[in-house]
Amino acid sequence: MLTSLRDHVLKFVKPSEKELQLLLDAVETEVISHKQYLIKEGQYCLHLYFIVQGCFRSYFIHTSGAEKVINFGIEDWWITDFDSLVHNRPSELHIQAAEDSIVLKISKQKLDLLLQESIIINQYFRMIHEKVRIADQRRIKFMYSLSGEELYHSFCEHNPKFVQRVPQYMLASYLGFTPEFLSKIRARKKK
Amino acid sequence: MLTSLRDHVLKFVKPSEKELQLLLDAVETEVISHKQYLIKEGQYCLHLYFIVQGCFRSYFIHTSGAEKVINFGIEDWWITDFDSLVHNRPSELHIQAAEDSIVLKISKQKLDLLLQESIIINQYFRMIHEKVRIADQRRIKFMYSLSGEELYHSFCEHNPKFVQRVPQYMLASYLGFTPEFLSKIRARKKK
DNA sequence: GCTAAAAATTAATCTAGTTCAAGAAATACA
DNA sequence: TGTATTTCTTGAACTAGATTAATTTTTAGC
Repeated sequence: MLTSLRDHVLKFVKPSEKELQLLLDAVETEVISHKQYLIKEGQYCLHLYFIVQGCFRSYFIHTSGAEKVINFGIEDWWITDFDSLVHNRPSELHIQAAEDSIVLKISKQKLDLLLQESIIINQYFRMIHEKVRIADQRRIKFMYSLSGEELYHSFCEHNPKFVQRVPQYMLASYLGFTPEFLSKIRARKKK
Repeated sequence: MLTSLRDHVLKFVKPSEKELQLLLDAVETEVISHKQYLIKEGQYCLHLYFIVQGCFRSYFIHTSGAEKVINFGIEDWWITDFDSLVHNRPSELHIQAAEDSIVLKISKQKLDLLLQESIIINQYFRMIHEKVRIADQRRIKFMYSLSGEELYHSFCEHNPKFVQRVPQYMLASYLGFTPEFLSKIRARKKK
């Protein structure tokens, strides 16, 4: 279980064995079955989660009642509601398993202690944030550049394996349109 | 000039005088007049910029020829193209002054050295990244929740001073629609 | 293997926002 | 103070994608 986190850290920084162990000791394994929640709207988010196995989506409920998916997470991603975690406020998101999953979780308290002590762990999380910001910027660029149809094809091309793992209606929501429209796109393609 | 960066750092972390000075010594002041560029598409971005005074927009050129604004930056924001900076690849963005401006710039080289040495500076930038990620998440939530008209009114409400500082067509692009449509929204409101 | 629930499809109608084109206002700067 | 450039507005025709509702297909659990 822990080796996947160990390996991930080592892709970014070179901690001493001792320093690495500090992080691994701070973390707890949790099994989350399909459709269970890491966080629900209104709860105070108190943990940061590392996905060892499985898939999650974060979404919120629109005033219309529709679920709007704002992100997916799979193996080797950290996931949480930072707004809730950092500012100690009730979450506006649901984070739900889209498959049977396994996560490593670290509490805000323990993480804050590590971040006060360890330069390496700061570097690691700083680099993770950089990476996500770069990915988010690309995503925004795509959303501004492409039509719905183009977005879908581009997404399938860049994430061929992932597309199989979640239902179409979640993907449609993530890409910013309705499942009906996604059906239409797929129908067009076949001809 | 430097006091605005000093003050900003102190809002997040408590460095020693010496540590703070390391950052302030690494930084150079630059005056950028209206419509000048910090970065142009195709260039390798080599600096991180802290805005002391003024306003910038980052945008790219769509295949249609249209300029798509993906972000604004004002006083006390760090701005750069992280994708280019971190991965040493040509930038896909332009970052242009929308007003006569003053920035503090730090080279990637110097920054990397500081980040190897100083836990406090790592913490500072890690916290900046967290803050931006939270803001970006809110932005995505808004974009998924609101109609164009609602987006505009919400933006004006939350950033009343800023709205005055940039031309309408930039704001329209940032919000994801055309200047013509923004005109229509404004016309509706008057009645 | 059967049944209920979840997910995907289809088609008709509707609308928010685009496009194009032309003119009016505002701003910069000589 | 006048002229050129930039920005903003208006209107008519158009389209990508939404909505609604009914039907089919797939999946999961017993």
